[in-house]
Amino acid sequence: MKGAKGKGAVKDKKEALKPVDDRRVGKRKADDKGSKKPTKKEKAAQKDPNKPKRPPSAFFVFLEEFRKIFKQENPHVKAVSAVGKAGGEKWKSMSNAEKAPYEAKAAKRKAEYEKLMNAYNNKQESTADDDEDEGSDRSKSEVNDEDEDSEEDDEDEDDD
DNA sequence: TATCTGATTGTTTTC
DNA sequence: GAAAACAATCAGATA
Repeated sequence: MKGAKGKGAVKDKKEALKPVDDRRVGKRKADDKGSKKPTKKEKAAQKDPNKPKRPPSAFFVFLEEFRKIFKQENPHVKAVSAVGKAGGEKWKSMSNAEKAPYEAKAAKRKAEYEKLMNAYNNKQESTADDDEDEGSDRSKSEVNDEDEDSEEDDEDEDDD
């Protein structure tokens, strides 16, 4: 009954633009064997392992905490799909003020990501220009910059 | 044994 | 500008 709920029913923007089922099904499922699209593995091989991962959105930041709570309340539920679904519903029920701290965290992660991407791009140019640059300590130092941003950031909760 | 799937939303990237 | 890809998570399914 996967098609019965969720996927198509929930989206606000994108699902209106395109079939959500196609997004998922057409994306990963089709890619695996029979399709011409590269598999995850192939993609992983193609992409640079040094490339910084995309920052989590506010929803994903929220989901990290929500998973812990969900596990405590539902220790027998192991399916990630259940967590995702429950998290999505809760996210939609939350007010902007409740989402604010997660969005703030996401913004920080995004800022870090941009710095990492800058360092990464610089290294790429360097490598392309001079492929035998094994030093590349520079990027490391930039990466270390993220250290200055403490993970325990004060979440200023704006109560409305 | 190793890899993929599912389910969610938001952001980034690509075309 | 629109569509696709990808970010985390992990038990279960499949080859």
